[in-house]
Amino acid sequence: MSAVPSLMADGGRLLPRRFYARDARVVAPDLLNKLLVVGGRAGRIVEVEAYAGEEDPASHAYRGRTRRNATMFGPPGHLYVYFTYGMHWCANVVCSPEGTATAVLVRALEPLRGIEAMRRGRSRGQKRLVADRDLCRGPARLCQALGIGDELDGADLVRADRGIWLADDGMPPPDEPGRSTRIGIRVGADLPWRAFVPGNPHVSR
DNA sequence: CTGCCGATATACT
DNA sequence: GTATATCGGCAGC
Repeated sequence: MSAVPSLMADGGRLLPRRFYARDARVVAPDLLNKLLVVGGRAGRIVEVEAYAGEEDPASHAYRGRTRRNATMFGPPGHLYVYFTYGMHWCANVVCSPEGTATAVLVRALEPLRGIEAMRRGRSRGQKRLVADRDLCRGPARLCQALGIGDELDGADLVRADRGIWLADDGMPPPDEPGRSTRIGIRVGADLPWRAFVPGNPHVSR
């Protein structure tokens, strides 16, 4: 580690624990334009959704703790990785104090570093070469691109000791983030807890 | 671009 | 048995 622990090698400032220790609905828009770094690959977060734990019918935590969602009930600033539709991984940032279970789903990134590694991660079993715009456009696609799977569930994004962390490179969140209902859910579908960077072509839609 | 379909582990009825 | 915080392929436009 460097003499200034919060300053990462790429120049971004590591986000402190207190950033995460708030309700996911508040953290979500603050995550826009932050960097997600996994080893040599990095992207800028351009689309997120908040899941409000046990009070949110769309949250995996709505019916309490299970083996799959246990990480969400742990301390803030960790990564919750879940498996869905029998084949896809998705990544969330755990928010709010330990014992609560709010989290932010990362839905899309603008690829910044390690783009060819991302393309390799995304091209397995595909007929066509994946275009840059499709590398990280969608929660399961970005996990393929960054190599995020089960082994990173529970990783501490503040200690960054498993090669994954979030950083602030100085670009602030948008003054007025785009807002909408969340994508791909049926229950809780009326709640406007999706936020995105308006006009960014890497947003999923 | 849009809409439909199948794949398929986990959690729940 | 049914639903799901998804995606890729393909048909049609």
